[in-house]
Amino acid sequence: MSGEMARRTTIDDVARLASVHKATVSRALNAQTQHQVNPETVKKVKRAARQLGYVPNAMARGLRTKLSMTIGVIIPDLTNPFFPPIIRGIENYLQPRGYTALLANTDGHDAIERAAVDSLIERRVDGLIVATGHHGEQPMLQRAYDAGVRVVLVNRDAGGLPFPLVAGNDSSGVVASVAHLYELGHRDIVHIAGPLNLSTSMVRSSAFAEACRTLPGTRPRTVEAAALSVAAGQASMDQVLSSGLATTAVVANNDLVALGVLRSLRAHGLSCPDDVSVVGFNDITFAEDFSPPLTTVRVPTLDMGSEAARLLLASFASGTQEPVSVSLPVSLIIRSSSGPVRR
Amino acid sequence: MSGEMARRTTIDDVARLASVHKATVSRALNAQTQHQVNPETVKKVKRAARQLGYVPNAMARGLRTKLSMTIGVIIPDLTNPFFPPIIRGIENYLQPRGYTALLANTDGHDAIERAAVDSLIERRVDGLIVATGHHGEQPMLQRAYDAGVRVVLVNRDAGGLPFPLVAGNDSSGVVASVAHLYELGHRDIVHIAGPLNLSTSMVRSSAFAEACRTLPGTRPRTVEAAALSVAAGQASMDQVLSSGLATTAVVANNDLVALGVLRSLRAHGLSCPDDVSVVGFNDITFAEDFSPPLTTVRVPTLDMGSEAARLLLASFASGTQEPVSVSLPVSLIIRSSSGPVRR
DNA sequence: ATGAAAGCGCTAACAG
DNA sequence: CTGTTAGCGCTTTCAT
Repeated sequence: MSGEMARRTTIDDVARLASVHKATVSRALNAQTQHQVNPETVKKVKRAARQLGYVPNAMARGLRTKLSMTIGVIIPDLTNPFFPPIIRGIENYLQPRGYTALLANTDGHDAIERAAVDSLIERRVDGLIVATGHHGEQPMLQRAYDAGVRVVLVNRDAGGLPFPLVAGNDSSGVVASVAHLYELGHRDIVHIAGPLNLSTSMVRSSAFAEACRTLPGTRPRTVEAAALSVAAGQASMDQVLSSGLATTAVVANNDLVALGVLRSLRAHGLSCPDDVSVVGFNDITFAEDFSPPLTTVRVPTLDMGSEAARLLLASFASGTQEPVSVSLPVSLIIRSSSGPVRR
Repeated sequence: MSGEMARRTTIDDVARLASVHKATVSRALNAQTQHQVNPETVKKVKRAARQLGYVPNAMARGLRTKLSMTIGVIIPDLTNPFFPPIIRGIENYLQPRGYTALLANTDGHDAIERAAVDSLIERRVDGLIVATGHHGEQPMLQRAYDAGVRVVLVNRDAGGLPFPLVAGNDSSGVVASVAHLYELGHRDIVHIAGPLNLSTSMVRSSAFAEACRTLPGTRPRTVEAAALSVAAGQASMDQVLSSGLATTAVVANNDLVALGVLRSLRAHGLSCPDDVSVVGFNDITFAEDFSPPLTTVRVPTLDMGSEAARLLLASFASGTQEPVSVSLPVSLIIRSSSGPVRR
C-alpha cells in the first residue's frame, strides 16, 4: 500500500537530530570509544538514536573495520542430535563476546560444503569452526585459511591440515566399550565403522582393533557402514547377520548407526541384549529412550563447542595459530543394550 | 609467524590484471549484467579473477545494493528434532535462489530473541522467518517490519500481528488423535497442553476440548505443562498420576512432552499402552524408536519450511505482503503407544 | 563495449 | 571533547 519503503535511518540522521557530527555519534554509541565523549553529549545522542529507532548498519561498519564479527560454523547434519549441543556451546561462548555464528549445513555433501565455504568467505567471516573434517578437502580449507580466515576443527580432524582440533578422546571411549563387553563375556565382537575417510572412523576402528588385540580370546571383526545414518547402520547389521558368522556384541561407530543395529535386530526377531549386545558412541539426546536404552560413550558436546570457539578467538588475539589439539575426556554410560553373553 | 595478513584481493586487483576498469569486472562477473560485456573480455576477466582467487565482498556489495541476500531464521530450540527439518526446508528453497539463511537460536528465552532480532536487523536481513511466535512479542516483530524487514511466521502464530503463517492443521490432528483413542474405548483422557501463550498450545487444547464435547461419555481433563520439554512433560504426568483421578489415555501437546509422559509412566511402574495410552504430536525423528514406539501426528516439516521461504521471497517480488495463512495437512501415525482401554 | 565518477554508511586518523 | 576528511569495496548512472 505505502508504495515506498521508508529509507532506513542512518548515523547522519541521528547526528542531525542531536546537533552533533556523525563522528561524535559513532563514538558515543560505541562502548570502546564512548569515554572520549562528554557524558552529556552521550546522553543526547542516545536519546536521539532511540527516538529514531536507529540500528547501525553492520555491513557499513564491517566494510570500514574489516571485521565482520561473524564466525562461520560448518555442520554436516543438523538432524543428527549430536551437533545442536555443539552449536549451542559455540554460541554460548561467542555471543557474550559480540560475535555471531553463521551456520552452514552441508548434508555431508561435498559440493554443498564448497558452496557454503564460498558464501562464508564472501561474507568475510572472521573465522571458521568446521565439524565436517574429512580427507580430501584440503583445497577448500586451505583457501579459507589463505583468505585470512582462521580455522578450528571440531570432532573430526582433516587430513594433514595444520589446524587446531577439539575432540573427545575417542580411543579411550572405544577401549572402555570393548572392555565392558569383554567383562560381560563377549568374544565375538563386531565393529561397525563409519566411512573411513573420516578421522573419527579411523581412530575408533584402530582403537577397536588394538583393544581386542590386548584381550585374549577375542574374535573381532570390522564392517564399514556406507554412511553415518540409521539406515546405513541397519544395512550393515543386516549384512553381518546374514553372513552367518557368530556375533554376540556390536560396537557401533556412533549412536545413529547403533540405532540402525537395534532396528535390524528387531527385524530379524533377535533380542537386545539377550541375543546381541550393542554399544553406541556420543550419547545423543534420546539415546536413553531407545528400546532398549542404549549403552554408549558420552562426549562433552557443549564443552567441545565452547572450547573450539575459545581457541578460535584466542587465535585472533595472538595473531598466530598453533595446531594445538584439545582432547576432552569421555565416559561410558552403561544402560540396557549391553548384557552378559548368552551361554 | 608471517606477521602481516595478506590484504584480500579486491575488484581493483582483478581489473589491473585484466587491464580493464573495475566497472567492467563488476559487469563481467555478474550474471545479470554479463551480456553487456564483450565475450572476450568476460573470459579475460574471469581468468584473472580465478588466478587471483578473487571472492567478492558481500558487505561492500550489500552496502551499495541495499540488499543482503540474507534471511534471518529464528528458532526456539535447535535441540528439538522438530526444527532441523524445517530449517532444511527453508534452505532447500533459499539456496538455489541466491539467498542464505542466518540462523538464530533463542532457547525459548525472550531476551535472547530480542538480541537475536537486533543482530539480524543490524546485518540488514532482507526478511525474517520466525518459528518462535507467541503472544507478547508484538513490539519486536513490529519493529522489524517497520525496519523494512518482511516477516513470515512458521508453525506458531503471533498474537494479532498481520504476518503470513505457515502451519500444520493442528486441529484436525488433535481431532484424529482423540477419535483414535475413543475408538479404542478410552473415555478418561487427559490433555497435557503446552504453555498457553503459544498459539499451537491454544489451538490444540481448544481442539481437544471440542473433540471431546462431540464424543459422548468422555471425561476430558487438561493440564498445562510448564514448558515444551521432556522434563516438563514428565512433571505434568507425575502430577496427573498423583492426583488419583482415573486416566487411561494422554494426548500430549508434542512429542517431547509425550516422551516425558512415557518416562513418568515407567517411573511409576505403569505400562504403556496397557495401563495408559499416549499420543504425541509432530512425529519427530526417533519417535518410532521410543519405548514403546510413539503414536503421533505427522507434520510436513520440510514443506513448512520451504513454503515459508516461498511466501517470503514472493512478498519481495510483489512489494506487498498479505497475511495469507497456509495450512498444511497432517496425518495420524499409529504405533504401539496407543492400545485398547484396559477392562 | 568500456571508462569515469559518485556514493552506499560507517569508523579512524588528524586537527583543533 | 568535537569536527573534518578520507576511504573501506562495490555497483550504477552517465558519458563516450
